Amino acid sequence: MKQLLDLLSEEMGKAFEAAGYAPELGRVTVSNRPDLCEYQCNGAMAGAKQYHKAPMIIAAEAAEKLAGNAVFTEVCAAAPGFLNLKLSEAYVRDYLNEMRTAEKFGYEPVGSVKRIVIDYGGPNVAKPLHVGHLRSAVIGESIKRICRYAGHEVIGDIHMGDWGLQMGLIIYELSLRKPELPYFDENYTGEYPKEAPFTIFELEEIYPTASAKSKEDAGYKEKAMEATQKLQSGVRGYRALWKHILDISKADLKKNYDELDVSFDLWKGESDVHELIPVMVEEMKRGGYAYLSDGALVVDVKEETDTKEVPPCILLKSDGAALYNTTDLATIKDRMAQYEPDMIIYLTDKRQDLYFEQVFRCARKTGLVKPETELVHISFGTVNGSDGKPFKTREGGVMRLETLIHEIKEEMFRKIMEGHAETEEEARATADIVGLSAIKYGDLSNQASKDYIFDVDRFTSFEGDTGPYILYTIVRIKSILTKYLESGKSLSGAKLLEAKSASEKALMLQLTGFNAMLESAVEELAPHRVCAYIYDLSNAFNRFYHETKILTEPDAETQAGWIALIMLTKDVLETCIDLLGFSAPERM
RNA sequence: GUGUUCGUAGCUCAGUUGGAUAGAGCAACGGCCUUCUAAGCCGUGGGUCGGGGGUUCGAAUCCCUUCGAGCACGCCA
Repeated sequence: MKQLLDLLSEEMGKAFEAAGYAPELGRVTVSNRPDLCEYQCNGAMAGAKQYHKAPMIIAAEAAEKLAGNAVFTEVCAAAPGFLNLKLSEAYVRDYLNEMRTAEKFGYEPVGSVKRIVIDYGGPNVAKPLHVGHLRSAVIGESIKRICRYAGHEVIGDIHMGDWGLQMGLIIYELSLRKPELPYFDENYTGEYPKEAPFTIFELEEIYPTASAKSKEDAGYKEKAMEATQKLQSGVRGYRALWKHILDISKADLKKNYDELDVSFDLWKGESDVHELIPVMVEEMKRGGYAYLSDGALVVDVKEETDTKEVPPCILLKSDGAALYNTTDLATIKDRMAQYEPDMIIYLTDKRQDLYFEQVFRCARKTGLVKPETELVHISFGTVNGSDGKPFKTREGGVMRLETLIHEIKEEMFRKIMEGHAETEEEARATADIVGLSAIKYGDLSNQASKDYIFDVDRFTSFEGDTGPYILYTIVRIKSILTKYLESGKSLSGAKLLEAKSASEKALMLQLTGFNAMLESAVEELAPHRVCAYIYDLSNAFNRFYHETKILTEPDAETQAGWIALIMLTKDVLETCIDLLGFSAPERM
């Protein structure tokens, strides 16, 4: 289905053309003066210079050509040359009736289907998730869903940190605590136990302890590095132990991500490309890209047009060890070989902007990707506390993600119990759903690239532009539909009618904007577009709801028309929140 | 120091890619529930879009300059 604005622009373009001007001048946009009109066209002012004519005259000429037009009920020229437009009720009704039966509400993907790998989540094995992991997971999940809705083939990869010094630290610490374990016995040739010799709770304690020790004690760090080296070179017992760490940690991560309704198609990590590194490095040397600089093997990624100093990409440290970017490059190589993606999207903190710039340049220069392969880094700002500084617990430590989610859900549960008579069990289930919407909407409604303040009080107060407000709107609609059905009436066959009131028309016009909104959300990979749209849509619905008593309407046809309208509103809202990664309860 | 992101109401944020009188939500104040969920709706007050120049019919938006904040700048991830 064509977008409403495009259809209107076409009509307007014809009018400009008939008046002797370029049809491109007929571009119609949503009005920024709703008190004056619904849509506007500023083409007359743009064309004034070109045609050496006063904009008011051009506008008046174009308006004249639209007299008696079936699309517009009002076209008037306003100083200094605006064209103010109102749409015919019948035209809007027809557009929406087509939209409600069209696939994806008439949204038509632009361009060809792409295969996209999206790299998000990025947890580290054996380390608990903290608030910093929230954004990558929440934004990544939404972008994944948006791209899928747009018809692309999307593969979500969690990309775990499971191969570096952190693993060596854990293994070395374990060897001190439990030296009797067979994993540390070099002469052991039997089968290793199936059960891990530790729990997730122990792991989460071991890592920070080991990390702290390594910072104070150089000897300790050396031993840990040695353990890392042994693991990477394939020492049997170390590999077996590493596998235990990975399994235990993955199970725990899965539980956490499930709670956030975030899921991955691939659970790959740095370790998966470990063996590709030597080959890749060799190729880069052979291709003449990699050379030694201060003992390290580097690839230059400077470009003529740079206004800044772009340091080279370091492939191997002077001691020969690989780095984070080596792994990332190898991962690109692996993804190209396995999935041949047209696009790879990364979601990380914006502090890594320069880093990804280097990696992307290096990948292009060395031919790891095709020239047309798109490499996109979506960098997001930090999650701050009410003081505007990075989010911390009251004690000043790092806030665990689990704790944060739990706090929000508890607060939501308390409020639900306070407000309505529901069983505790029902309230719990509702609190989980509403709490999740509060967290996700709170994050996604901000532009990803900016820092934002995670204000627990504000998010749990669920007033205004929040997830719970959106859910509340959906629940209201569901309630009417349920009662309508209970009265023995049927939902099928209902069609929208012409708007009878201003609030009804406003709601209808808001609905027509779905496909245009989605197109920009896809193009910009911007979930906040979806949030802004459904907030406006919810406002439009709530105004309509307030002044229209649907269930007591005596005229059955009018009533059925409204039912069709609110069903469409509900379907659009539910589709949008699904794109954001949450859902609505039946009641709240 | 270089680069980069940003600076919009007391607070938190939008601003449809250069359009008319810069918008929401909190917070403050005032209305609206025997009638589909008041987690709602309606209204009032609140602004030198950090400052200063420029580009043009027209700038929060583009350019320059200046002030302020965050972040990054070769062997961490």
